[in-house]
Amino acid sequence: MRSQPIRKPEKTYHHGDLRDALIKAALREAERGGAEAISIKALAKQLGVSQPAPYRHFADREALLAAVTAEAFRQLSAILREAMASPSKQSKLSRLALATLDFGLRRNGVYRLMFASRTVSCAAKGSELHEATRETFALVIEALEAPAVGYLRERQALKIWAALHGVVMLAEQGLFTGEAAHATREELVEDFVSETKAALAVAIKDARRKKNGA
Amino acid sequence: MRSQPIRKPEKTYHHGDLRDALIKAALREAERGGAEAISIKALAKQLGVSQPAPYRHFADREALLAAVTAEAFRQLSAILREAMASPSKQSKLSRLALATLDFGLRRNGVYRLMFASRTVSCAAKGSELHEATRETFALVIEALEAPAVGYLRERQALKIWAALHGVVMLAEQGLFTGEAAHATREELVEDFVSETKAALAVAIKDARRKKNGA
DNA sequence: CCGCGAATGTAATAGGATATAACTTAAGAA
DNA sequence: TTCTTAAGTTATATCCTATTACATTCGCGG
Repeated sequence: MRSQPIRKPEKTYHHGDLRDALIKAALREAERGGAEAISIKALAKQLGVSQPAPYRHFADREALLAAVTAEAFRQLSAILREAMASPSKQSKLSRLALATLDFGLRRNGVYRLMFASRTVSCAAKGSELHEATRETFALVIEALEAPAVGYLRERQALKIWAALHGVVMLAEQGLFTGEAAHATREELVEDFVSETKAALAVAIKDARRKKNGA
Repeated sequence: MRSQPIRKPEKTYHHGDLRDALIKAALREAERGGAEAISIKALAKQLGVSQPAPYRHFADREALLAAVTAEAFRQLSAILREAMASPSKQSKLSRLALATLDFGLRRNGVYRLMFASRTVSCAAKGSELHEATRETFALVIEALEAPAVGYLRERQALKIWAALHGVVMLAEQGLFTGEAAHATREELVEDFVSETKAALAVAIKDARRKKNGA
């Protein structure tokens, strides 16, 4: 993957790596404004190519959005992996949760692109985007650090993932800034983390008892 | 509020209640497709008025979206109120939670309009939309059926609200349909409800102890 | 080294959406 | 009745997506 110029060099016909440059530029646009801020025309102008050039690489706007969203998921995965890898007194799950919250608030436009659009739900099973989302979710399961007890891990992972997601979305809106905001976002996230851990511990004990008793 | 014709009667100049008709029609459009499906031009055509007519009632598209979103919140509030009022063996909180889930999945386009757009976060403090969201959230607090213990109720309400929200958003996407979907959406919601109740009970006991001890 | 096909980019254009400006109609109060 | 104003219309500017037909470059087989 040679690093190509983002903007097309003057007086050349070919850009070099327009596809990649489009995705990166679109991600920057999404940073503030979400999916709506991504305009093919504007991107083309920004990159110094003609307006229809992007259509050589993406069938339509939706296809571009899907590629951008997949890239965003890969970036989130990398961030979560790093957060989980770094040595810390906190549990892996806490670190993953806080990193997700941070990502969701700092890069909110991108986050909305990832979770609040229909692009993801429309992704076909084998698609790049679908794989990228599965990989991110796998990290959540890993963060639980639970022994293999069948579907329990996945269920707890779904729960913590949903809860995290809800906190990010609510935080983006005004619901934490009113008089009701005695709880900080981080406190809420920690609440969910500890509850998830507790529930998981109970579930594991339960599963073991069932196994031994039977 | 006299009931006016949705479509303008032929040969008349004035529609009668275009503003209201626009909101209702836009809500129908949002039903499938979310905010993106709302086109001022299409609505005008549908209602039998000229394309710029809506601009007499809404400054721009954003203003229309805000009004539509506020109406959607009022509808959700009405549904939740009804669910909480109906006699049932389940707790108020369970009924509210399941009604929210049902609303989020059945009317997903509208739900995304309400929670996944920036329209809400941009709503000014005294605005119609802001009031509508506050009213809905007040119902969540009410559903906890907890005695007044200061900010604890609001914190627990935020938690259950966020969790619910996360489940709806994830359910909309494919994350429940994979091999990981041993847990149904309803089961997850019930998990959150019972955990919230347990946490709230502990918190209340704690608050009482502190009061009496001091 | 040549030439040819595939990949990539451009120019021109159609079509749809938001939004504004200037003009028209109708309704209701003075 | 008049006249002010809310509500609607026509015409138009601007921006965006997308397609079609044409141009250029890359790279590979001969």
